[in-house]
Amino acid sequence: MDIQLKRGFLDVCVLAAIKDGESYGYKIIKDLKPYIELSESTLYTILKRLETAEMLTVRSAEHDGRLRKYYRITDNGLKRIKEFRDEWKEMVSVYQFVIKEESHE
Amino acid sequence: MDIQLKRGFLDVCVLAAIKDGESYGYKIIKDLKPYIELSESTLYTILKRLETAEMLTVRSAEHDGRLRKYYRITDNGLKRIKEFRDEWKEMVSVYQFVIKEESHE
DNA sequence: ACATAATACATCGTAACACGAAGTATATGA
DNA sequence: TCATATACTTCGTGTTACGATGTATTATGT
Repeated sequence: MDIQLKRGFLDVCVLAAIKDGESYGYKIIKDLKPYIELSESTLYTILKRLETAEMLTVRSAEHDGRLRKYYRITDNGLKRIKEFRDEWKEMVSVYQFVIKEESHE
Repeated sequence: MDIQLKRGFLDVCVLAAIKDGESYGYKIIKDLKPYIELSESTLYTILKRLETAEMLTVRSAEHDGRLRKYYRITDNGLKRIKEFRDEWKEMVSVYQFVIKEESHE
């Protein structure tokens, strides 16, 4: 997906990836891969941003001798996902404007 | 619409605004207003970018003593709109992932 | 007559953000 | 032993939307 297009979706995708239970960085990237690809540097930037915005919480834990940071969604995060549903309506309206009278060969 | 979300739509909206015939800056802003809002500084940046990418051509003309620059879409521009239709499919897939199992109260 | 708004385009600086590159460190499998 | 996978971190960079500001003319209202 085009980088500019991604910008509006990445945050909410990361939230969606943890909304059914805790997850951690590496796993989030793999879970999102079929839908949207993002690099580690991108993800950790986003996670930090979402933490600052209090849309998720973090806890550190050791797993097989390696550090893992587990992320859990908050009420703010869930609210963000709900807002996205409204934003989607705007996107649909824009999409219809753009493809209006376009040939569908 | 959220600024991050806009980023993926603005270019293609501007192209859509001129795809049925020539238009000029001030008019494009007004025509797009019901769908997506953008400032003059944003628009002129976009127009310059699309011109560089050869997705539109420009001609200057005087109208009521004022300068006007008329923009016309090119084949590249039309191709861009077609590509957007494919990108939309990806967006739909991402959207469905995000709202999956979401309550629809 | 004068002020304000609308039309029309241009430039500059800034802040947000995705990303590649590079780094640190452990575990596993060939 | 050497590569690969796991796992998180930091830095620098390029793209980009936007507010602020500027220039200039025409139209409108009082």
